[in-house]
Amino acid sequence: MASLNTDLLTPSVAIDCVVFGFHENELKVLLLKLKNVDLWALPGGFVHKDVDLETEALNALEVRTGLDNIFLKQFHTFGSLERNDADHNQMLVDKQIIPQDWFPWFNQRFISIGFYALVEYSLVKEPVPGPISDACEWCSVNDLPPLMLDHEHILKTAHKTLKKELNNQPIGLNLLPKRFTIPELQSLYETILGKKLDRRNFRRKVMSFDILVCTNERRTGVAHKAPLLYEFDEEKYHLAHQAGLSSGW
Amino acid sequence: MASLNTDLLTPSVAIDCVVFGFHENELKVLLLKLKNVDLWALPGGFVHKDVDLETEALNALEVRTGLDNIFLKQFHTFGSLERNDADHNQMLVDKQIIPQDWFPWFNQRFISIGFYALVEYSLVKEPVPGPISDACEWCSVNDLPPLMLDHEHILKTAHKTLKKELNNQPIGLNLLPKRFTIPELQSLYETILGKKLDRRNFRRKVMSFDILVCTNERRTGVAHKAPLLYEFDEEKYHLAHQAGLSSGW
DNA sequence: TTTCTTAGTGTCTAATTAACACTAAGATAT
DNA sequence: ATATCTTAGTGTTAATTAGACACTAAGAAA
Repeated sequence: MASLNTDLLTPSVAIDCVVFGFHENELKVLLLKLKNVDLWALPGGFVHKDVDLETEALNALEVRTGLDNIFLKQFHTFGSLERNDADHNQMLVDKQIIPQDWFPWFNQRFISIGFYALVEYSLVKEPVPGPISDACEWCSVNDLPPLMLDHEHILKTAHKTLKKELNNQPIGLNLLPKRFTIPELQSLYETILGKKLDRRNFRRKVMSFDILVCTNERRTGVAHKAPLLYEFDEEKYHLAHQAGLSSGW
Repeated sequence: MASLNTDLLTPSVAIDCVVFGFHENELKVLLLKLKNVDLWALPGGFVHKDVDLETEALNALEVRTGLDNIFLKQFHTFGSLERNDADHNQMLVDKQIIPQDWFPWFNQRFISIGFYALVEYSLVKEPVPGPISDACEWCSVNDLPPLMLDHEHILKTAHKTLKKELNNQPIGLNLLPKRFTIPELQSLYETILGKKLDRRNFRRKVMSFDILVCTNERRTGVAHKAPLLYEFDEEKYHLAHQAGLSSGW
């Protein structure tokens, strides 16, 4: 069991990360299963006194995914009193998820800064569980296990934010492999939005953003007509990100 | 000097509020002038252990403005390490802005949750300064006095958020008096955006939102042709708020 | 009564979005 | 090898929305 040197931590402040990935036409999130119970949690943790919030979130995710340079964005801070639940914390002790002497720290009133992250699913070989969890898995956003405290609310809020962002800026650079086909990109958009889009209009619109470059190579070995592979023009992608899109889907 | 019972407060957590008002075609923010120095601060404060974040922000604003029911929205949490500035805190003691024994509390690492508020300027009769300030005034966003720490950054971020929100939902209900004219509403939009809009197109667009009702009365006593007074249809206004507008200005 | 200034209105054009059907190419089954 | 199945790829038209633009109406002040 890892030690918990609370002197080094910022009291009352936690972070929670909603890590999105895209696989087999499903939007996935990375969740940790708590030891000894069927209860899951978002990755996250506490904030060291000498570490920036974003850095702390990046560190937490690097431990779980092995990735650095993860795309990360703060989306909301959760500060309701109901987040603090002594019964829940007692359960953590009873089920030996945390040692008894962590209880006072856990039982503080916490506010949690929510980040969402976008990662390329295939790069996360084997997500690693933490000190209080015995599994770390990708779960479909549409089929979630029971989540502790308000983590489902945090997750849903992140998803809602992601949907909204889709209207303001291009998304996909961090969720798709380097090369991808237009139908794959469309599928990502449809998955995030939860609705179907017209193939022709979708293609026309994303091409009009002028952020894709065609490799002139095709995805082979898959069924049916081989689709062309595209890459993002990263410079233009980032410009479009900053400038915003004002595009409705 | 008010006392500071730190046992009742959540360590490390503060809130800052950017209170917007609209007056004489200028976007104003409510600022507090620190005692004995020419340095200004956003209203805000610490978070009691048994109070929700939003409630705490509302309470802080009620003290300054005398208003309850203020429109309030969280927009970002500021957690950079550079926010913690021992020299600044020492200055607060040296200039007798805070008593010596508050120093340890102030000198913690703080993260601050930023809220922006929209209030009707004329309802705030006489903004009241707090324990560490000797003045509370409306300042034009375009002509700011020196602000402490990162408060200018917080203020600018709030303003940027407000601009963006203008594209997603109607704004004005909380910033204008109950009755107002279309040119006044347009002036508000122009002020927030910092640019001129076409009168005819503006009118057409806001009318198309179907959130205004015409009172068939006119503003009298002012120079030139008397404009018609409108009110918001609050129900429709709130519906449009939730549904979003997807309207560019 | 003249002048000045702002309120209020409509039309045309350009740009964007939404709806829609066929051909091409590769994989598989017969 | 041929037929079949499935997905990739492409253009046009209609409807809607956004942008540009000029005149008349009404009140205040000179």
